Amino acid sequence: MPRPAATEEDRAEQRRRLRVAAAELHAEAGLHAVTVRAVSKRAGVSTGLLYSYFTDLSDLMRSLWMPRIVELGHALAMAEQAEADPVERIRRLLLTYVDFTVANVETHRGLLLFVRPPNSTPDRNDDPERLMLFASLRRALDEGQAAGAVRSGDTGRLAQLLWSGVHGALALPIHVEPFALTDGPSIATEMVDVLIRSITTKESP
Amino acid sequence: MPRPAATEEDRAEQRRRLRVAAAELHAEAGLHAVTVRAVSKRAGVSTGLLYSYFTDLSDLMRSLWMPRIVELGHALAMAEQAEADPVERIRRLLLTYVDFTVANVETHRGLLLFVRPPNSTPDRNDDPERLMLFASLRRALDEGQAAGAVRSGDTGRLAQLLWSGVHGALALPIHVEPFALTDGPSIATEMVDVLIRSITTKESP
DNA sequence: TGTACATCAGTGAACGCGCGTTCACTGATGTAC
DNA sequence: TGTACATCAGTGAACGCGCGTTCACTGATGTAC
Repeated sequence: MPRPAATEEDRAEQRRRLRVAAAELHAEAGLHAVTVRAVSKRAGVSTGLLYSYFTDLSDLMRSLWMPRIVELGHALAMAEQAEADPVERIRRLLLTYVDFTVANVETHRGLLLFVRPPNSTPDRNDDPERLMLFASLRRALDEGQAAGAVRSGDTGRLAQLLWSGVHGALALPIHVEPFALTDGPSIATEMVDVLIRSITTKESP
Repeated sequence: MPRPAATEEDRAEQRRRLRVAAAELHAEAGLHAVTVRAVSKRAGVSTGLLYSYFTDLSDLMRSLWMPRIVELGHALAMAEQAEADPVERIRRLLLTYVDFTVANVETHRGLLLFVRPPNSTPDRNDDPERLMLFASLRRALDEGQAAGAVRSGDTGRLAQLLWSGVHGALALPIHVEPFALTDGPSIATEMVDVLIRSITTKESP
């Protein structure tokens, strides 16, 4: 006798509409523009409705970020598995990170906070091994050192050197936005070459 | 017959108290903790008083940042003037930037926005030459290329490569804060060496 | 020495704003009869 | 075929909060007399 509940498809479609609205606002005007009122207005629904599809606004934002993070995790894992040569693997890992940032520029700031495996609870003094890129780089560096292809030095430091250099190349133009610098990915690609050259041992041909 | 106005010293002392309160809050709990209520409470005055010493909260924060920026400007200018060798000058400029960041970690995020000469109005497509470090680096790179000590390539790109690498080394540990990475300045110092080696031509002894 | 009072540093309640979130309500829907 | 009604997606006014900012007021101060 009752009106039947909405189908799973209907609910999914509403969720999608809200997420699209939030993503557009974020891309167009930044994170601070993503408010409950703005999202619901753009999605063409009332403010209250958001709360029957997401537990709160953070939940909505997480639903946008998490799949990307998982994606990055997969891409890194794939690079790690596919490339046998440790130095080439380092290059692929770093370029994967660059590509990931290119595909998510607008969200990069938010995403950065999640460059760790899903479900991890961040604590002070958390182990850097839980940072996906860091951990993958370090494994490749260890292997590279064992094979004599990577110069000596603490691999944790080396991993951080690589990551932070590429990170800076990508982030700086965003941070000093109004200034017309060269685009981040272009500098980042050069940075990858420079840094890899600096951590490898010179092999004579 | 009237009560005389407060002396200039009295006014300066009150300004100082408010600025100290704001700086402490910023250092202890971040920029979002610096509210008019919090600042005035810590300074032991009422909220309204802040407005007879500063035009508004931004004015107070600017009064904290501006001197540091001017200081950095001087330090960079001094390095630029003191060191004749272009490559060594690049090293000194970058290490000056590292020292500056070390001395202003807690404010680094806020400061970054001001790494331009005072009184500049930021516009879209603003000339990167107005970014102090960038401009100094570029001049040194131009000179280094003319002397054959710096490898060929667009000096704007090279300047950005240098700056962004060092910036990333300093910023990454701050951005992924809860994770116990190596401290930024330590990696940054190594980054300076690595990057300078990458942009100089090999001179045989 | 005592008192009236003009001055002005300082006060803090109040305002308007935008935020996230809640919840009593609405009205379209599809079934049961 | 027509109607009563239980259901539930969706609404939007309202709440509480913290923010920056304002402004009518207070009361200590030092002078003038």
